[in-house]
Amino acid sequence: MTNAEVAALLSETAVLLELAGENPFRTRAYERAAMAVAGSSRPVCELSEKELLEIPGVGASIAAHIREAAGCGAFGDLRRLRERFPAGLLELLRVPGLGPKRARFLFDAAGVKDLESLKAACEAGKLKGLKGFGDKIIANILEGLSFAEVKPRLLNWEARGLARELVAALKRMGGVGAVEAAGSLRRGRETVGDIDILAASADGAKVTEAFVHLPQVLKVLGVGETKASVLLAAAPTRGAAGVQCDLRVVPAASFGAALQYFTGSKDHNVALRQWALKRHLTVNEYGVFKLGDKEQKQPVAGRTEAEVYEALGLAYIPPELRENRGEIEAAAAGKLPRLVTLSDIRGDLHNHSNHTDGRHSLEEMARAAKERGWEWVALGDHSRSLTVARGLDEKRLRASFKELEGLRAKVKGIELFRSMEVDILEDGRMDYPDDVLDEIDVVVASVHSRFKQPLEQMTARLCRAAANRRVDVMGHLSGRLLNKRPGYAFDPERVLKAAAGAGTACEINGQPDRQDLDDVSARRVRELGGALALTTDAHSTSEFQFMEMAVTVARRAWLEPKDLLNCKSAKELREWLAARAAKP
DNA sequence: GCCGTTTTCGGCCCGACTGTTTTCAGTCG
Repeated sequence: MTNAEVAALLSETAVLLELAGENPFRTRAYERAAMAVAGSSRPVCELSEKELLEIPGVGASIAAHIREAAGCGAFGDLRRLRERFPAGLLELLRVPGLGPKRARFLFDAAGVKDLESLKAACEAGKLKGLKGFGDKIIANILEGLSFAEVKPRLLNWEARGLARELVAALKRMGGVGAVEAAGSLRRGRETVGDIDILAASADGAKVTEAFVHLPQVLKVLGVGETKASVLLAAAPTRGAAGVQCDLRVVPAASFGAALQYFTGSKDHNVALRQWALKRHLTVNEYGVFKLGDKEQKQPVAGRTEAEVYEALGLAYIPPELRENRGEIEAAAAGKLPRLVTLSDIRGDLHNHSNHTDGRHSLEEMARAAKERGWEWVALGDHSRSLTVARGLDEKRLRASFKELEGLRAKVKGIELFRSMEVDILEDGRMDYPDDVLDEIDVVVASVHSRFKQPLEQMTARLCRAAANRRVDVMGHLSGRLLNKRPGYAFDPERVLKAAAGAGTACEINGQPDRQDLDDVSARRVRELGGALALTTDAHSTSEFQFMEMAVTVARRAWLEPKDLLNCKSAKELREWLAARAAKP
């Protein structure tokens, strides 16, 4: 089992304990342990009991649970909890405004056992008159239902992890050549419905047969000579259990054409085939053929994707751009962007240390950033209003400045900046006075309160922050959490314009469930001539890897190194910050 | 359930907001 899967079991336990009305601190202990496991850089299933106990937040019982789960995929305490409640009850918690207490109450008092019965109970007016359920709460639940009913899709990051394992397993098999994940995962879509994998082999039957016997497979839906469909056992996202995975096996000679075909998107492929027809060519999953070649035994191209695009007179189009948003025309005109890659990244601007809600010290974060090969890093924390995260008041903030000053002498070979994620208060003012903001190298401004403000108010609030010259980066602008809650109501166009006008950068937050800005808004920032910043929002050293997720979103947004603060040298970044500070 | 110790128990980030109440419970971050 992967750490993500073990973490999922622990958080499921936490949720069930809440439903059971258990001691909230016990619940929290499981949540904390889940976070610790998810953030651990070592595979917990392979650790001894002694090593497990070294993980902060893991004690004797949870260590035993992990050992048990490593063997059989679950542990006794969890199984017993699962038996106490219908599986659908967990879905209820995805309704914004419905927590464990109300869910449990509805289960006991109204027989609500899943989303469907909740909806029925709402519509039949059964909730009316129940203690604590007034008109407004019922209206909120009905509104939240439509959000919760959408079947959660696998986050790109989770799908990536699952696909990586399967691709590696396939590559280890004999007689298998190239193997690649295709589909929306390869295009970098923020969530994916299923996982498509393509393998090159002369013996399809042997490969599909071996594939359906991999340990990751929960259920076989079908298996033939060229294709196998299975449900996977892993379910990192609650509710997304049994994600489907399709394997297709093709001869090496048509691997490129098949990869192109199965990567999509559908719209891109339709446009590509139309483009081909105008040039008396036809494209399918077996190759590119001349229109007159009815037999289709002599492909013009097909072994590699690059060959396929070349045969059509196009520059190679990276998968992230294949959404029929102008990429074919750009490829024809030689005007595709030089998309940013992970190796262009020189540093991160938004993350958290154990001064607030991060797991590691400023020094550990600095060293981890250095190990990543970054030239600089802006180390951050939360501002004072975010009391849940023990946000820094001015005194603690100044102490952290001092600590960072010491680290500059201690950690050589990487330039350190101090960043802070500063709350945008409800009227658009910042959570620190101006003179304090002036002392912070990089100010990332974010909304963490009053999500339900009306659109006008929220837009004005965000515009005011974006126009503030002391704000350097607008953090996770939409506030959405994928599979958990929609963003708040605001007019993105006005806010993005305000930011671009003031030279304030907009963040692409790489947390797998944020990816905020999304690709469409990020591309809009570029069109408006604004700057962008990729960030990890890391809450532990290992989460610096979320830069990879941010890069994927950036690529989908057509971004080039010159659009990104992350691709500046330390000197250039310092100059950029100084120019902002010097503004009147 | 974890952790630290003032070391085998007692504390565990908690304030804001909402909608329900009439003094508070639940949810959220």
